[in-house]
Amino acid sequence: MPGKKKMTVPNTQLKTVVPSGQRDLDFSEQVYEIARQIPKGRVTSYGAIAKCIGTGKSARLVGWAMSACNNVKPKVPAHRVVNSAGVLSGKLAFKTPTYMEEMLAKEGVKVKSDKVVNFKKHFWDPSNEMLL
DNA sequence: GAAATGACGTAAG
DNA sequence: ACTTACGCCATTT
Repeated sequence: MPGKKKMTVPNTQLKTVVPSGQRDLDFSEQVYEIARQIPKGRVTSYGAIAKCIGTGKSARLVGWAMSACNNVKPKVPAHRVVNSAGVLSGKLAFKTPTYMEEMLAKEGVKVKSDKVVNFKKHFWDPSNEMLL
């Protein structure tokens, strides 16, 4: 069968990502799906999402997908995703370097030195608390 | 196609 | 808690 070309998602040249399943968003699609389930005032890690999907070791790819979630609709609460250490590793990717931190604080998550305070308390495990 | 890069994770010192 | 090192994997150069 012709044309089974695997179009990758983070096409920064495109203004509108996710038209209607035009490319196989198999990976990113699931990442965004889970990210949207993160309750307000809670956070999760890239690795947890990767594990929930099944890729497991591809935590980096989750971060890669998040870098492209900017153009995705519905909006993805990417500010609720941090690394396993509770550090806001992606804060520089937002509109302003303080956006992520302010947004979290707004939801009741305190941040100190780019790290989530009481990270374990706010941690939300998708594979554990989410029922599909 | 090899080497470098990155919103990561775990192990070890 | 912090730093260094290594493994993972798609993208970019």
